[in-house]
Amino acid sequence: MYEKKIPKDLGCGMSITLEIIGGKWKPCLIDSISKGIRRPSELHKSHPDASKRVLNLHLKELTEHGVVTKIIYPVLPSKVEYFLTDFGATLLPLILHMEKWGSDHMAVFNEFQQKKLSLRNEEYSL
Amino acid sequence: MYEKKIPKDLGCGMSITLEIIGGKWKPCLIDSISKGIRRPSELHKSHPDASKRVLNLHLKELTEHGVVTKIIYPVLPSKVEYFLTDFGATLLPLILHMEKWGSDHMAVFNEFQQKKLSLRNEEYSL
DNA sequence: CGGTATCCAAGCGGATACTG
DNA sequence: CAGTATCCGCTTGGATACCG
Repeated sequence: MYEKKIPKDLGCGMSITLEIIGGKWKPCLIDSISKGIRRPSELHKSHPDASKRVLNLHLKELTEHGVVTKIIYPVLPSKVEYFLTDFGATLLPLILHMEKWGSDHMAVFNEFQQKKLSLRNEEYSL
Repeated sequence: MYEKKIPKDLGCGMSITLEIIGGKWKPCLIDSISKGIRRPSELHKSHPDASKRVLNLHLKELTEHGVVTKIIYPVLPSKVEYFLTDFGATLLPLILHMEKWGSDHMAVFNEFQQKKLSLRNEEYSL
């Protein structure tokens, strides 16, 4: 298991926020769980590009941070469900805000990137 | 110089957002520049824990992403100023939202972390 | 089905010294 | 003052195989 060797500076609010939703798949996981996708296998299907291992790592962190609750049913085959806590629910508006900003500005952003690309090509042709 | 070898999946809005403000110091830089701290040396003073190199890397990316504009005055000693673009300004509400969430929930979060810590200590003493 | 171990590649950032 | 080169370490996440 990994062990962090550099202490995080938890001074400002931003660092806390990023500590909690900073993982690559954490916002997606929170969003999915809030929409009723609770079981690990379902979550895995929803995000095929994320390996089981990473999803588990992120879910573990989310659990440790109090964002979600993990319920283990003692049955065979195994059954596990994740639920958003009240604390985790307070993240939803923020996540939606971030997603909305990205969607709203995706066009402008991609256009700008293309401009830069063509500019670079011009530079290369000098 | 670094060269990314894995293409980013820019499918959802979230990935765009994180692409732009995902750097360790980017939100701080955007915030500082919006508050009138424009020169590299000033920005460096404002964030002493970030090295010149990393600040430059992030500023370069922010420039390439169209978030800030870089103005180079052809004088000696060198003078450079960064300005927030209109596009970059649209990020401010989001950044404030993230900072506010972090500040608002810092207490709850730290309390929760301490509980986990003490629980772990109990486990260790078994 | 759910979780973990192991190995490994890439990302990301810090430290320092150096150039204009 | 502004920027870059080099080196190096920690972190993050992907691939696979395996256990309960």
